[in-house]
Amino acid sequence: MHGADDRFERIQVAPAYQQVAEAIEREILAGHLTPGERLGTEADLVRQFGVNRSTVREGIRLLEQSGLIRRDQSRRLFVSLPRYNRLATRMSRALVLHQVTFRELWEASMSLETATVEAAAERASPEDIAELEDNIAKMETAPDSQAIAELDNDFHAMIARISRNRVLQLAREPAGLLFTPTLKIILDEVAVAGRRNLEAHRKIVDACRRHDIETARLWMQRHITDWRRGFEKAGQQLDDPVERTYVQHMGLGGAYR
Amino acid sequence: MHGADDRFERIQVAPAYQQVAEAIEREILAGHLTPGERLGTEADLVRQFGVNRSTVREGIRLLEQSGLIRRDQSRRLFVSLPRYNRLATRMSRALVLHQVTFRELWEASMSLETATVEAAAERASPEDIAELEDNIAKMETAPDSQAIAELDNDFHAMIARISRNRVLQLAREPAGLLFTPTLKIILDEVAVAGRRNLEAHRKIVDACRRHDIETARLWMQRHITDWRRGFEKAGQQLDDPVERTYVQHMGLGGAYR
DNA sequence: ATTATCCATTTGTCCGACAACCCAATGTTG
DNA sequence: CAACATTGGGTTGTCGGACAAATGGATAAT
Repeated sequence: MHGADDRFERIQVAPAYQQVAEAIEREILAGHLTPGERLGTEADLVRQFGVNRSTVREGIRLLEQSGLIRRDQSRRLFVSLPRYNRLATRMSRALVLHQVTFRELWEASMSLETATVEAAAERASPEDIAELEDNIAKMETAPDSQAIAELDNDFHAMIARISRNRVLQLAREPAGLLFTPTLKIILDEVAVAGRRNLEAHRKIVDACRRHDIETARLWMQRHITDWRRGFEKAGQQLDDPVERTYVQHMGLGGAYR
Repeated sequence: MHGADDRFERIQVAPAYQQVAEAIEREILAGHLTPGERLGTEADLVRQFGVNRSTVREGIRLLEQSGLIRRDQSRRLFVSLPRYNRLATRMSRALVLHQVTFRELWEASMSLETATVEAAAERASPEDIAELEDNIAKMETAPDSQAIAELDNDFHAMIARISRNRVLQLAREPAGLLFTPTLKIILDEVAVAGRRNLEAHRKIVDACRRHDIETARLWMQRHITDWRRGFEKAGQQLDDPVERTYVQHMGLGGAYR
């Protein structure tokens, strides 16, 4: 039946559990609930919203996943700031599911990492430099390629933190996460990769210590270019999409805990 | 009671609803469930996992929020690719909650937008150019500053799409979203802002048509610098954190629907 | 063949219940 | 009196069952 041509669109009512989540999210974004603050108990929310506890719980799960609320060891709920690495993990997964290519990854990282290292070179403190040098020292004595790849990831994350720019920090993280597994492969396949990697890190730290922005950028460019060369030397195809396996091992652990 | 010194750490069991979510997510990441595919009914999942329906539903809410599964108009569940703008919205919110400053935003955008426009200038097709020109035409006749600000956001999103680099596209989006409200303010406060904005867009499209990467980058730099000048002329402080109000109006609508 | 009607499924919501767990207040012991 | 052990109330995680509303598909009527 189509009746007379319809005059009205259907009125949509969001399910109650969504409304619960939206209401709480609004309070958080409005600043009426601040990070660290306790959210009431489930019973409280049941009373306030006038819905069943199951409904409240479903709403809470939405917020829990978005990182706006978390549970402490006592499992009680409190408001929380969404964590960067959680968001970055989600983005990495999305990128993989969308089958982005290594070329896209490389191109983006070239801009993001150079921009980041420029800011870091400008702002690095002696403490920052010490931390970076510690990372390099660890890498020099790292037992295997897996450890080196992880330390490399740490290094770039440190640079991002030192940039004192959280927008850049968040923007570079997803691509950074996807590099780690490839670096391990490269280290296993290309003999010089480890040495060149370390050299670039050293030069970058040197430049940061001297606040030499130009040199820092230059060496970061070389560093990212090296990755590409190594990637191709290891027999990988730049226009292949990032394989799904790269996120599987990233572990679901962090995602819901 | 502390007894003898404990030999074992406590065994952690994740709640059943988390395990449900993780199990389904694993299947998706492993490729056994592909986007578009129907997930079983709740009753199916109850049977397979051997848990209560409430538990299954809580697990589903986690995945729903992460964008890995969605409900079609019939409310049945199917596997889905996480959407960029959903992720970008979340990131924008996180940035605001972390109280990033406009300076961070500006600095990051300067790198991200220039990198994006370089790639776009290299790869823009005639159809892409036509779309950009259409956007400019609309902006020339836009009724108010709100409309212009939104068209500006569209323009930059188009450039990102034209870059054919989804990593860059995703990386620039969160910062881009936070610019829109400020641009409206600038347009209202600074007389020349609208004209300069349009001029920059025109020059950028011109450069893209000619695949003139250098010029495209140059005008994007000017464009972003103009934003900063306008922002300061409008009496705003670059080192203030982005206000919470900037995300509230972004609407929760998209977040859970 | 197209339209209208009916029925089985499925989701959203509710109710009630209970074990495991956490925290704090209480009592106990050196 | 202080440190410890115990107890009890409150909270979360999970379960079972129930029902209205909405949906999709099958069936009947035009």
